[in-house]
Amino acid sequence: MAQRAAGTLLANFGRSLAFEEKPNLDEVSCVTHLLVRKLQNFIALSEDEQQAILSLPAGSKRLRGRQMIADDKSLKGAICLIEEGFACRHRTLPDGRRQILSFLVPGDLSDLRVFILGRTDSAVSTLSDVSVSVITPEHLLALTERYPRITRALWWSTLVEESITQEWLVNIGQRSALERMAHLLCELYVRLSAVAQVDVYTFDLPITQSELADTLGLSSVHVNRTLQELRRRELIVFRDHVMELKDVAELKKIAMFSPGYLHLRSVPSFDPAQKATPQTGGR
Amino acid sequence: MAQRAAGTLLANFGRSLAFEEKPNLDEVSCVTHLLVRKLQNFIALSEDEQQAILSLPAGSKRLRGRQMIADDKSLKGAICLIEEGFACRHRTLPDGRRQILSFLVPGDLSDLRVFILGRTDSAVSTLSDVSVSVITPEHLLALTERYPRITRALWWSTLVEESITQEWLVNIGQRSALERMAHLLCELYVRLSAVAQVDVYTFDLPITQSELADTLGLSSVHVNRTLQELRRRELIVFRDHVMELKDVAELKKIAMFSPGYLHLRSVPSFDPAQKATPQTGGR
DNA sequence: CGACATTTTGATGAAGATCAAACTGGGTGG
DNA sequence: CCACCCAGTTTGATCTTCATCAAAATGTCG
Repeated sequence: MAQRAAGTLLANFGRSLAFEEKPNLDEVSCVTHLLVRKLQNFIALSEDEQQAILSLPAGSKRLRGRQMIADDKSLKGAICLIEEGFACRHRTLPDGRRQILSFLVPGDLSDLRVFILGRTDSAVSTLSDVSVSVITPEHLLALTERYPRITRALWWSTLVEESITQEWLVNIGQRSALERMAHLLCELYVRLSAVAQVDVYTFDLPITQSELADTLGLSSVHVNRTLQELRRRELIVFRDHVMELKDVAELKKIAMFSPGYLHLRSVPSFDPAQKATPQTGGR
Repeated sequence: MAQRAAGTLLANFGRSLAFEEKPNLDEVSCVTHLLVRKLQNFIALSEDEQQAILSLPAGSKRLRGRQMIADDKSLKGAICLIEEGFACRHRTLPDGRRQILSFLVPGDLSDLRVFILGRTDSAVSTLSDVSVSVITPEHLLALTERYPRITRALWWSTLVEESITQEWLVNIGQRSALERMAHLLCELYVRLSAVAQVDVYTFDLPITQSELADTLGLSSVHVNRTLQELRRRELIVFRDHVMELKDVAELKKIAMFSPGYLHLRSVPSFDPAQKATPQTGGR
């Protein structure tokens, strides 16, 4: 099968490439190297393909917190690559109940769906202040038409998103409030580690308890009590929108968390003794 | 944008094509015309492209109910197109709790995900007796490499699946038991109508109440009581695995159902007065 | 300081889970 | 044909988790 072969290829030379180009691109205009890094989780991109992504014309833009991304006219139909901060996808019922469907963290794309589906079926909003790289659909279209392997890699990334959505369905459908919260924290720990946003089990979590409630299908009051229970058990410290996991192994156990569904090539440590993440860079 | 242009094209000639080829293919070996019909929801496929799909070598196969599809060695790595019957995708927690993530009904593909992701992150099982067309990954790969527009259409179909998963997340996260059940029934009504599996608001629903429970994140006892409540209100008749919707408009209202997330080109009637579905064919 | 959002606490109620047992009906084998 | 079994459905009783309502506490920002 095709993707098996690709996996073998990657083991040989993909990883080193990804590391080489990072330093000299970290400071340039756009952050599409985040996208390259992410897609390399799936398939080893050739120099050529990497260069094509890296040289996408992508203007940077800053957005304030609590703002619908689609509302911004300069972003009409554009695809945003999150550079910094948190955003989310969500749907709202006519009577106002709201469900957050996914979090978008640095490196995530905020809306291949419009690109392919032709219309949107869920809103995207910022949670914190966010900076994004803006990619026009035209450029993306050109890219996918020229490079089928990139198309496949982007397709892959949407399927990973679906896998995460499915795990959220398991989470809300089957787990108790405490388990749900623990599971979400484990997921964020792993995903943010993969993009170097975690420092010693600590990461920014710039969202309110009532947004957590809309994420987990709970009331905000119950979210509050669940967080207190986690604090009481000395599993987390959460203050000023900074989350520290004090016992990530226990959280994992409570949540019955297993990171396969995230489809990441490497997963950070869940060993509570070892007080450093294997990823490079801090927050 | 690309998909807008495609939409316009389709309005002109896509529909008629889809109807013409059905009769003469209904009885031949494979049912890939179901796949053509489905993909035409997104993009008008050329004669050439349609023919390429229709002539996929796809052996038919029958499976009994309650059986993991992946377990069948003859299906190792294969992609199954459901021809008849119900299947589902599901995940199970270590302690046995199970969540059904999606239903696969005639016309659905049972696992583009393995094809792209390279491994599976959820199991696929039959619910009823099922017959499938078996497509090998090699043939599918060849098809996508040759026809980029088909690749795009398949990508589209996986995004529609994700849209449905997201709506289920809203369903379980925000709606009450009665609303959840009503919503699921509305969804099945629309999806099954699109593949001519509904006759006057009546369709087969070959699953047990405890499977409904695993779908909706409820206990089976509560599913039973919820169904009784729907019967008491004279909204449904459900016996011997046949579901009849007696007042589809009221169900829609209770569920706050709006079918946009299904991304179907045409949606059956929700008018309770009109006692015939606009779709051709019966069950 | 006062307005406002967010977090926290307490009290009460309801939705739904759990447990247990009875009922139904189809299938099997004697 | 009947007895039995088994899976699924139904019913009742009880218990838990979580929602809801309301108000106080905390913190932030202009």
